[in-house]
Amino acid sequence: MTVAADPDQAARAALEALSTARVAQTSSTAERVADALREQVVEGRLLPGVRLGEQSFCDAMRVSRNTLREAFSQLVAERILVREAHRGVFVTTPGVADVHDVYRSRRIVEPAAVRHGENARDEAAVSRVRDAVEEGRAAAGREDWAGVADANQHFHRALVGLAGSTRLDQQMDLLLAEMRLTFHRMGTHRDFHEPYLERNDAVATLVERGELEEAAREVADYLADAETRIIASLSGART
Amino acid sequence: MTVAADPDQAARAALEALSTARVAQTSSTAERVADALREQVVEGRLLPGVRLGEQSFCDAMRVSRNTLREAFSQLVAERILVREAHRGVFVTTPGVADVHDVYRSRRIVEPAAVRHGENARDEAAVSRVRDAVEEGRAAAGREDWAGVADANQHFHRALVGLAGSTRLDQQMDLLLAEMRLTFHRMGTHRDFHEPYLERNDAVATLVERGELEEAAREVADYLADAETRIIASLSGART
DNA sequence: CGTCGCGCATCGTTCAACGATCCGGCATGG
DNA sequence: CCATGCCGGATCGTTGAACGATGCGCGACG
Repeated sequence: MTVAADPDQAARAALEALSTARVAQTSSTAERVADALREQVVEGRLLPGVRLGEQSFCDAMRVSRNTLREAFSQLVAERILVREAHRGVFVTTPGVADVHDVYRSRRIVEPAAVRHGENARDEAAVSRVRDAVEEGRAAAGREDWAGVADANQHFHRALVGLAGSTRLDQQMDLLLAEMRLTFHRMGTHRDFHEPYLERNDAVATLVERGELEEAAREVADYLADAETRIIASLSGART
Repeated sequence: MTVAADPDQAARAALEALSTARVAQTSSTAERVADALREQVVEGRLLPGVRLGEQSFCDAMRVSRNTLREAFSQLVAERILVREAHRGVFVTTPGVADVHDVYRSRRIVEPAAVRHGENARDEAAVSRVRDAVEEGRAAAGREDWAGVADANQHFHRALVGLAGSTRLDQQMDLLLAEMRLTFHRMGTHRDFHEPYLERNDAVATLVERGELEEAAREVADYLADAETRIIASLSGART
C-alpha cells in the first residue's frame, strides 16, 4: 500500500472510499444461512417437494435451531419454501395456478417497465439487457443449457431494471426465483430456453433503438407464448 | 343446508368444497404478533423512527423473545420495520428517495393493471373500485379524513386488483403500507387526500364504461401529481 | 476542550426443555 | 379382507435462560 505524503489527505481519501463503497455488513448468521439455502434451491440441488427437517439441517449447517428457523421464515416470505404447521418446511412445488398468476403479474410489469423506462439511467440499464443476451449466446455456444436459463432470467431482470425502481427489481427477483422452481419440475432446460435466444436479441435491439412501444409489445407476446408452453409442459407431466 | 337424496353425491360435493376452501389455519403466535404490530404501525400509534425494544415488547405482548423476533423479521421483510445491527428495530422512516422509488413502481404497475384488466373477473373487481370511491365519499361526508385516506388506499388496491394476480396484489399491499408511513410523517391527511375524491370517481366511471386506455392514462397523471405534491410536502418539512 | 476508556443496556446466537400435533403401525371388530 | 380406533415415536411451536458481542453514555484525563 502506498503511504501518502499528507496523512490528512490520505484519511480524507479513505473516508470517501468507505462512504462510497457501502460497508459490507452482510453478517447476521440467519441471512447467510438463508442465502446458502436459497442457492441450493435455485441451483436445483434441493428439488421442489423435498422436506427440510429442522433437526437435520441444524447440525448440517452448524447453526442453532432458532437461527435456522429465522432463515426459514425469510425464505417462506420469498415463496421459495412453504411451511406446513407441525409438519415442517418444504421446497415450494408451484402448481399450474401459480404459474398462471406469476405470468399475469409478469405480463403487467415487464412490458410496462420497458415502455416507460426512465431515460436517465438508460445508458447503463440498456447495456445490461444487451449483456444478458450475449451471456445467453455464449452459454448456448458451449451447450451450457443451465447457463442459457440463467441468462434468460438475467435478461428479464434487466428488462424491469429499465424502470429504475429498486422495489420493482426485488419483486421481479421473487417472481424469477419462483419460475426457477417451475423449470426444475419440467424436463431439460434446452428445449424450452433455446428458442428465446433470438427473441431476446430482437427485444434488445428494439430497446437500443429507443423503439420502446414495439419492444413492449414484443415482450408481451413473448410472455404469453412462454406461459402457454410452460403450462402445456407442466400439465403434460404429472400433476 | 340441503340434504341430498344421494349421500354419496353429497360426500363428493363436500369434498370438493373443502378442497377449494382452504383450511383456515391462521394460528402461529408469531403471525398474530406481526399482525398486531403492523396494525399499530399503520394506525399511526407507532410513528416512524420509534424504537421497538425487544425486552419491553416481549412482556407487553406476553410472548417469548424468539417469537417476537420472528414477528420482527417478517415486518422487516415487509419494509415496515428496519433492523439496525445491535441497536434494535425501528419503525421505518421513508425518505424522499423511497417515495420516489415507490411511485416509480406504482406508475408502472397501476396503469398497466388498469389497461390490461382481465375481462373475466371484471364484474366483481370493478364493483370493488366503485365501492372504494363510495367509501371515500362517505368518510368525507362525516369529515373523517383518516377514513378518506383508508378509502384512497382501498381504491388503489382495487385498481391493481383488476389485473387479477394475487402476487401483484400482495406487492401493492406492501407499497401501500409504505405510503401510510409517509403519510404519517406529513401533516393532516385532509389537505392531501380530499382533492382526489373526484379523480377517483372519474377513474371509476371510465373503468365501468370499459374505457380502460383512458382510465390508465388518468391514473398515470394522477400518480405523477400525487408524487410531486408528497415530495414537496416532505422536503418542506424536516428531513 | 477534546479524547480515551469504562460500565451498562441491548442485541445476536445458542442451548435445553415442555406441550402440541402429526405420522405410522398395530390391534380389534365387522 | 377391510375399516375403525388407539398408541408410540418423531417433529414442530414456543418458552426461558444464558453467554458473548456490540453500541451508547458518562466520567476521567491530558
